[in-house]
Amino acid sequence: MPTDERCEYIHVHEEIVSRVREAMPEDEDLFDLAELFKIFGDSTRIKILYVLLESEMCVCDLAQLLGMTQSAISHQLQVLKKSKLVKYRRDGKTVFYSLSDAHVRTIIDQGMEHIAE
Amino acid sequence: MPTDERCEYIHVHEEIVSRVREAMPEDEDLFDLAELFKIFGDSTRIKILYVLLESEMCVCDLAQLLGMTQSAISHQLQVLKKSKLVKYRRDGKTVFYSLSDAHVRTIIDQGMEHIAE
DNA sequence: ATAATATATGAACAATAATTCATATGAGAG
DNA sequence: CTCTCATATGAATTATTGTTCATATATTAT
Repeated sequence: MPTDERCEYIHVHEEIVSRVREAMPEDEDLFDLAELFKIFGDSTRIKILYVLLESEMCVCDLAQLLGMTQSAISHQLQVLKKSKLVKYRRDGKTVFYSLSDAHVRTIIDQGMEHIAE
Repeated sequence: MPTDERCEYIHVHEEIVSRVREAMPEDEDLFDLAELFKIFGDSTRIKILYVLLESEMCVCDLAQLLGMTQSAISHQLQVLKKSKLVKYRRDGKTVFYSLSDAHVRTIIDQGMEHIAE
């Protein structure tokens, strides 16, 4: 994807460029970070997380509450599970999901503050 | 997309369900929130934001720094501009972009904390 | 065992979105 | 005005992703 095109002048000081380069995390970390935010970037998952902020809940109730199919919810729960944002416990045939990370609330709150402006 | 399937029993207490419903923001706000996080959910945009955390920068230097085409960067800057995350100033032929929102750093930091675990 | 219920999952399809390419706009120099 | 450089943008292409559908797994009850 990269090209070797470049503008005639470097518009910023070299020192700034090198400072920026130093402050940049590893490419892999930036990729992981984007992957994490991607999780929050879907209405269905945001709704699930919002519900779980209040209470653990089983798949079926989540589906009813959000007006979506069990399958759709389950798929999204697997996504959330993979990214370690939710955990689950089994009780008989029922599986209860809950938040596994304290950052979820902070991240969502910050986002809400932004859109409230 | 919704279906009317339902599990036989409501597994959570009615009071919890109603509490969750009350705590849920408007659908429109949840949509906007997801849209905001979607912005952060792309490596290219995350990189741009990371750079701009350190210093304002012109489009061309951004493209060089990230090893991408001017066009790709410009397109993404428009996305960031639309969501009010960056602002710009013109200096002759050059356009400098910078962060327009204090929440960017907090949101990114929280995300980093999560993946650091 | 079989039946019923709750959840998970693979594959296909539909919808989105990121990048490229070609070109347009805007600004300064001559 | 013309030329050049920096940036923006529309359209096409590719890649990614959410949902659906059909079906599999897991648990409990009979």
